[in-house]
Amino acid sequence: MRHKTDLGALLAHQPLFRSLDAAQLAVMTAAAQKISIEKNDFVFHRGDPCNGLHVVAVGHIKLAVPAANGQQKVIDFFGPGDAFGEAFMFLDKPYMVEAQALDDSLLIWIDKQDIYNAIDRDPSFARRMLAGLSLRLHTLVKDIETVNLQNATQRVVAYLLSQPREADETRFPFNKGLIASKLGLTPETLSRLLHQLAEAGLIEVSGKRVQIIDSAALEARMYVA
Amino acid sequence: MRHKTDLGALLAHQPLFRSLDAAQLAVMTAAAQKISIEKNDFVFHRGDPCNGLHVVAVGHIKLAVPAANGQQKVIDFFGPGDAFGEAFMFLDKPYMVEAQALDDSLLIWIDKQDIYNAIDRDPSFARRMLAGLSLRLHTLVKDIETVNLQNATQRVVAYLLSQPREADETRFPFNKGLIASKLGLTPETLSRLLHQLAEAGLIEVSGKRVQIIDSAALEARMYVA
DNA sequence: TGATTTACTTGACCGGGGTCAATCCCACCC
DNA sequence: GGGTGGGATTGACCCCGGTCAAGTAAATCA
Repeated sequence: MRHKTDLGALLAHQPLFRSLDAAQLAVMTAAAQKISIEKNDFVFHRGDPCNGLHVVAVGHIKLAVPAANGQQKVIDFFGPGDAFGEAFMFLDKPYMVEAQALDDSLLIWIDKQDIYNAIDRDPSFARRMLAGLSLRLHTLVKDIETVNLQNATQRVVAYLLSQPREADETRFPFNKGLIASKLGLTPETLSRLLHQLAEAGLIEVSGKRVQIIDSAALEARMYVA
Repeated sequence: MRHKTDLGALLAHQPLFRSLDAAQLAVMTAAAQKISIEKNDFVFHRGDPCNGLHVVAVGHIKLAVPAANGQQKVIDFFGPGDAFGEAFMFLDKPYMVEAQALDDSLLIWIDKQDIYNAIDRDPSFARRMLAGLSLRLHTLVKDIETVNLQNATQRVVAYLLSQPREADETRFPFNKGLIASKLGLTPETLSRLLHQLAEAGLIEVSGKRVQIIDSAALEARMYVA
């Protein structure tokens, strides 16, 4: 389904496209497509060819590497304003990850050629893409560091402290199984560690809600072997 | 030390700069610096500010995340023609990794501003940078997949089979400890697994030299739990 | 609302790979 | 040639976190 009318407005609100002038935005709008996708549906699968990139307008998308027995390793989550799949586009390689909607979502899809045109016309658009890829790279390096150099407790604590919180309260944005996979853990282990932190009086968990009781002691747990 | 004369020739041979025209190349050459660095010396440390990028002309560089007790996690190795550190440059963040020479090496350093100028003038240069970052990202995702979804044996076998070989012979390009770290293993475990593969008659190891005896059986090991 | 699936938790068990320490091997050097 | 020091190997041991299975809570749907 395509609604050219509000597509332009949608695009203009995405960080990636904020630098484009009116003419460029019009071109991009003409080329872009709205994709609405239902919760749990796939945007693409591993092995699919990649002819463009996606931007999340509404909802949340999970990027993951599928494994043998229905397993998976979550690479990252994407929300409104985030672009994903660019790296595969620039490499002209098929996707090696799969993208699945975690909520009913609205995506914007843009053809590779249109991206290249925007790069050619607007260097600041190129810079924005470079910054976006660099940020993604930075995140992955941090993830690799985390998985290799920190034990399970440290990873869980680091995750809790990295989440946005108000009045010392945080929420798991998605199912705990997904968070566990992102942290390189099994759901069982995550559950046990949360329980253990709760018993130590550092947090209180109920459902997706987490109360941070003693953030100083929590941080201390990140630095003990 | 700076030798403007051959710097231009050096630059012109790097994949990154092949698209530049003579004028741009001249500008870049004027701005670039040769850095010679001895084996085991550091190009930069974690936390250093990043004002440009490095290209390897001669030698080999190791990127790694330093850890507490002198430990480290090797992120990747870079050889002639490879650029490294770009991501931190585009993010305006200090390095979160350290770079160390594995051989006596010759690097080319280019200031951030000059890179931005080249991007502004030459969209195909921008594309090249984007492709470079995308490739790096792709590599990291594969590494994350490997560490999370494959056991130690599978990782070692995958590494052996991924290395260039002639007449079924491969070599470890660096100390085994570094390879082990890259694979997310301890040197002890790598040693044991190599021994084990050798006992099974799949390979023969002597020093850095590895003879692949039965590549079919090796590949089979990648797919068993 | 109750029924059925899906998510989460808890327990018992186990094994892959890490740790620590001793030894070996070889490259390098006088 | 023998010494020396760092990398590599090997052995003994153990623990973290995974696996399997059962039970419980929570979400979804008719």
